[in-house]
Amino acid sequence: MSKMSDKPEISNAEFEVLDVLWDDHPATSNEVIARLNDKKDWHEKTVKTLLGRLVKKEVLGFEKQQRQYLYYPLIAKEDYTKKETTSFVSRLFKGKIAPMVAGFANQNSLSKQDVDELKALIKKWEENND
Amino acid sequence: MSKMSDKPEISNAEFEVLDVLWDDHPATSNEVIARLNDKKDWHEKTVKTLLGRLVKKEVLGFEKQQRQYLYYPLIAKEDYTKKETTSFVSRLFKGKIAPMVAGFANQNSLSKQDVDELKALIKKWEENND
DNA sequence: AAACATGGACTACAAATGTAATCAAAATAA
DNA sequence: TTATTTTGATTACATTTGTAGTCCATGTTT
Repeated sequence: MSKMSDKPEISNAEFEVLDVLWDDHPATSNEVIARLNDKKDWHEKTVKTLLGRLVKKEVLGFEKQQRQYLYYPLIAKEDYTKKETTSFVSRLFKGKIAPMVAGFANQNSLSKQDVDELKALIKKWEENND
Repeated sequence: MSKMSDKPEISNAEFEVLDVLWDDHPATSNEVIARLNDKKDWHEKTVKTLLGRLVKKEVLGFEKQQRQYLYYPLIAKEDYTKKETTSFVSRLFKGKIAPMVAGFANQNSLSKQDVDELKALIKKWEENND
């Protein structure tokens, strides 16, 4: 019985790197470093370490292009965020989504667009569950 | 300029301990240990270490009762969850709540109650923003 | 009172994480 | 072609985290 895909733990710093690759990939380490420069103040070496760790964790793959590597994500952002969301909501809100939205709305302010989007979601749900 | 309350980083294990204290407090270490036994399989010493770390991080306070300590949270669960939610949504969903709810609804299934609660939230929002 | 149990304080120690520096091989420049 | 630069691989090192064990003082049992 093979040990099926035990969720790869992605650290905060690693996530930042992965995230820029989700935005656009594949990319060389230098491209990643350049894009991260905007938000993070990390040394080039640091980013490379992170890339290496993500590869070891099988979160990123790469293919050689001459001497450089072209990195790309091995997991979809959609999948990752859905799983993280589920575990987040279950840990902090006993799995109930409404209280989380309530807390969010209380801390931040919802825009009309946010509300419209939520209404659209609900409408869709109701159509499927008549 | 005093360095105002830099968010105390609460680790996963620490969170479990804090969470049982949110449920009911104050409580002695033994009460905490007993309540954790249900969910976690932690050695008594482990829980005590975690309690100590939370005290050092100023997440928990305590008052002596004879030889034991009575621990209690120094931060409200509400506040903690609101901040965590905001940072979670901002990291994974560019600060937009609807996509997060959409992802959640896609991964899990919403109950009628969930939907009703969401509708109630929206109604309230619309009343305040007419 | 002597012995034992108990509770918090302090110590331990490996793995993960943040943050780089060094090394070696390959590409490039002089 | 020799020196220099660049790139990934390997190594480094302090801090945090998970997970306890040991010490010491006080409370409890004979």
